[in-house]
Amino acid sequence: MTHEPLIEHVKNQVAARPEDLLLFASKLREVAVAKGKFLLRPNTYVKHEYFVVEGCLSAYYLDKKGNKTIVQFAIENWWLGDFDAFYNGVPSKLYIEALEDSTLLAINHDDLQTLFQQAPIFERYFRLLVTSAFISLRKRILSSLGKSVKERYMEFCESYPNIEDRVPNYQIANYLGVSAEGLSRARRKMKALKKT
Amino acid sequence: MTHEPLIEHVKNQVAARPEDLLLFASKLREVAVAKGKFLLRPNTYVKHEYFVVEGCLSAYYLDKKGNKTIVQFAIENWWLGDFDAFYNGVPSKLYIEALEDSTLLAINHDDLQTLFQQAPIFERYFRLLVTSAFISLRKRILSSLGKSVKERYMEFCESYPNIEDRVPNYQIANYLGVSAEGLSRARRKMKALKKT
DNA sequence: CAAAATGATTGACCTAGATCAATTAGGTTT
DNA sequence: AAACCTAATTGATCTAGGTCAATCATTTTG
Repeated sequence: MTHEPLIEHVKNQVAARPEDLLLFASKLREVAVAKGKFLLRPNTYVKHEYFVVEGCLSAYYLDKKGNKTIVQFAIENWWLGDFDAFYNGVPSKLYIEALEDSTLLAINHDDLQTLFQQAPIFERYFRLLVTSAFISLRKRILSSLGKSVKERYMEFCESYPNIEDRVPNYQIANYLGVSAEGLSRARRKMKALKKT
Repeated sequence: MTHEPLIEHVKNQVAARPEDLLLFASKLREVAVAKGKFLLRPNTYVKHEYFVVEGCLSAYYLDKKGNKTIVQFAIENWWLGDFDAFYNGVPSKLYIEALEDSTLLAINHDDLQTLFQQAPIFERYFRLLVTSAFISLRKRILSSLGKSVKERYMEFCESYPNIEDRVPNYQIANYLGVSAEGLSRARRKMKALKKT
């Protein structure tokens, strides 16, 4: 059953009773997105948050000038979605695109609210989830300010060893806020150092 | 009573019953920090999170080379603290320094866990809190990557109109990841434009 | 296998913003 | 008002990394 990895994930975070887990599972819906297809586009009202069972996706913004900025990659066992749109009921500004054929589990906004009433332990689960996402983002802010491309790339590889070789370099460059050429040069310098 | 603004803040976010609020209030402790003094220093175990009743503070990291990076300013009605250290029980790496004489309310880690048991509505309150903090951080990431100093400064002034004139420019520059000189030049260009 | 995409690397050049070093402008203190 | 501090501004360089254009490398497709 596709729900397994998510149920495991919940169990690792909080002490949920079997009936809570069953209730949760009953509200999940499976979604498949083929490589290159979109899970989410701007100017839609976002009714779901998603958990990645299998695959790899990226979330990004496009500004008026067409500049793309990737804000997140997601692979197995990551949640993704447009939190802002989902929780604040504003239209989405985000693109979410599958970089590989992907399988996700979706939970509907209203179902989630009901779940919070019926099984408050999930209030805790999502609080913990967002807290650790917040902590990671703070680390990312720290490295995006002031650090060199080389340092940022090294930190990225440490933090996301699994993503590094599933996503093309120019996408990682975008995520780091560097040009593809810039990242390429940084990597060359790193290799040169290692050989010494 | 100093608790008022925080109780108001809670009421604005969640439907807490009067007894929940009393319980919460009973766990708060008032803390005063004079201008220039520290609320938190690195290598301490963090037992509290703080709500600003009055004043202004900054939170920053110092790396090995002594480079300072301000990750947050906080004024009235903001929470601050070292989430990472508080929730994960690791030693703090953060400095929190008062930029003005400040009054805060502190909640102890264990008391908070008890509160979550006794009044799960606070699980929700803190979930909502962290979620909106996460959303703001994501916006900040977006502007720290790729945007020019001028744009970043304008966004900062829009987002934090109240902080802009309580904090010296060189601190804002640091927060934005620019040198004080760089910010000064950006501001000059902005003024030049306005006059046209 | 040839042809066509797609991604990565390199070179030549160019700008935004850093750094260093004065200078100026407001506030405080005496 | 003189003397002091702290913050902000300005000028003169310097450099990391951007941009543009071309060349390789490696997959994918017919």
